[in-house]
Amino acid sequence: METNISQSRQQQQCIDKLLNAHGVNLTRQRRVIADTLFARDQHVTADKLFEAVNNNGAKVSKATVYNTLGLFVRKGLVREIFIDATRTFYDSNTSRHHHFYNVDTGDLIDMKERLAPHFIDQDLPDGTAMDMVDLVIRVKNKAP
Amino acid sequence: METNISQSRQQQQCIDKLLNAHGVNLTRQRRVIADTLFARDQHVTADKLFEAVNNNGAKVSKATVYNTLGLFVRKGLVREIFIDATRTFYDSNTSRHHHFYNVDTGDLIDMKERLAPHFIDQDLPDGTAMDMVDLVIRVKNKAP
DNA sequence: CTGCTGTTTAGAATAGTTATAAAATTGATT
DNA sequence: AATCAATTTTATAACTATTCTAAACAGCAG
Repeated sequence: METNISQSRQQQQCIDKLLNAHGVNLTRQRRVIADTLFARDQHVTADKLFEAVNNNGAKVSKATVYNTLGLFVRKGLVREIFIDATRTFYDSNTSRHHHFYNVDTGDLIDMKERLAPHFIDQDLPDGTAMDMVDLVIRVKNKAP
Repeated sequence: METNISQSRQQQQCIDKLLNAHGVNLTRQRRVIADTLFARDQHVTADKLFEAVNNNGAKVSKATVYNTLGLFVRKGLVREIFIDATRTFYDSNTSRHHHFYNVDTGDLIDMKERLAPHFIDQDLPDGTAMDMVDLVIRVKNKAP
């Protein structure tokens, strides 16, 4: 999981705008984390992100990685994916889409959104509103 | 009117058949756990099940509850649901259906199956086969 | 009864995450 | 620049759900 050592000035401004637009105060650590996270669409665990961030000599504590991921989730910058009980994935792509999860390999792959919203809306429990659709298709390797 | 402290002979035979049919050897502990679990369709955590089982004076260790739930999952008797990172739910209803999860209350509610299988099949990653569809609709309470 | 296999158990260990409290940083105000 | 309050970061401790371990147990075949 490599990331580019230094961000271009353009990219940095873009990240700053993104954080500001979501009401996140700027700090050195949040910038580095956002840089790494939004360099591309990815599914990453807190631990992997911690490694990736610090592989650039950035020096951000693990607690901050957790705090920041929590903050980003609350602000709608990333999305949590619960695949199993042992770790939480964070998806840097918050557009409407779903996932294939290969139970044999652990691969997590994006899937185009195809659910018609009204297919679900009419069935919502009384007094509730849709928060988020969470669809994971678990797949396994075909026997060769 | 009365809640069943002890299973009827009929119900017990039914449980035994179920376990046998799924290749699970019978033991006192597995019977008690299955009795509790399959008394009705429910979504339960390992801890709650441990409590429920022992509230009948049954005396089953927590390790056995975990072991047995793991076994039942492998044998297809119950289904794991991953709602958040802090606990795993076990669904005693393995028929095709999905869930509404109320993020405000923690309620987990069944939802009729409505996904057309071929809507997903055609998109499966190369070399993989469907294992299971895992759809959770997260809902929140409407503001009053 | 003896040995074999599978099961249960208490308790220790693990791992991911959250809480705590002190230190550092930031921004605003003078 | 100096000060102050508010926010953020950090190391570390604490917590919790789950898994592991190794010993005890149960049941059956010979």
